[in-house]
Amino acid sequence: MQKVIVILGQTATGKSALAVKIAKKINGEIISADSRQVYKGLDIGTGKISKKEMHGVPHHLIDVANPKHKFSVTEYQKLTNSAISEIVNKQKIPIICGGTGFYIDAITKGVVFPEVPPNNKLRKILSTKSEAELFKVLKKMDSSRAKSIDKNNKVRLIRAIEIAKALGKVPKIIEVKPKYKFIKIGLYLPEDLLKKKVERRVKKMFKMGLLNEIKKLKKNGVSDKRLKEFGFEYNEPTPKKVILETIKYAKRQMTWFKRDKSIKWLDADPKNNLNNIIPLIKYVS
RNA sequence: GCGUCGGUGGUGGAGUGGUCUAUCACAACAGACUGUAAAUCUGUCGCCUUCGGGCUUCGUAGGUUCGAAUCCUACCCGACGCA
Repeated sequence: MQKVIVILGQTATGKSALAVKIAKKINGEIISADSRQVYKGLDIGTGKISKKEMHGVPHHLIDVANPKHKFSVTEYQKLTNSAISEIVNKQKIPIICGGTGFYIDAITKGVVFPEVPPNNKLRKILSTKSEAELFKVLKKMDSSRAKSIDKNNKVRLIRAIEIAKALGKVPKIIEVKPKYKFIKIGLYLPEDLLKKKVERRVKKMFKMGLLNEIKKLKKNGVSDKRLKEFGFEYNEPTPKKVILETIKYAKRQMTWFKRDKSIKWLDADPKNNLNNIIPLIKYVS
């Protein structure tokens, strides 16, 4: 089976640089798995890799969306799946690299999401209702989904109603057998080191002109509401605030990754990880 | 030195006689995840526990009271005012 390498891990563990090194060694191309790097103009705050750092290795799923509009997992899924086949057709190896667990799972677990596009009008109406009211509505439309849903989670309640309205009910989760063999490698850094790296990275962001980047986004019509959605880096940031929030985020990332027992965790120290990974990739074949 | 106000759990900050281990928020820890995922949501959060409960907390020490974080006295600490 065709192999696809997946490099994942918490933020600031050096995934991008490692992915480039691997790509050069095994003739690969990189697909980003980052829910914010898909947007044009969010460069500094998302820690997007620069042209120079790519060292000529093609990168996919970066700058594919307009920050004014929402991007979704399904779009990510479609674009990534076609990127994978495109790379494979070139006799090259796809390397998925990123920290958005939900996006990675959408690819590697073959989850099929219901074909119901977001209905902003409906969402707006529903968002004025309380969780309890929404739950009642959902229960009437689809009692089985009502049983499994978190009845305090407004976002999910709204989405479930949106799907139920379009399809009659929320379909069961379907997981299609993946077409590829995914080799998942997690980069791990002990907490104290991670904190130091985050600090360094955030300070660098500010030096590189994070504040200017935000100004530019605003000038280009990206709303304040949207900026908030992009996270703390884009919402009136101060270095202290961004550092704290980033560490919190990194912990949440780990909560997600911990569930996946197929991840092979490696020391994130760049000195020794490449030598460990190449044989690992070969061995799994 | 005198006077005023204040000292509450990791932090901020409620509570001014019983229902107080003490609202709430934040942090911390654990977890969920059906097209927003750096999103959204849940649980725990003094100590011990055979999970029934037991024990100790609200600056410190006494006192009043059946009962005190809450009232009184002294002391310690902080802010401000007057000397």
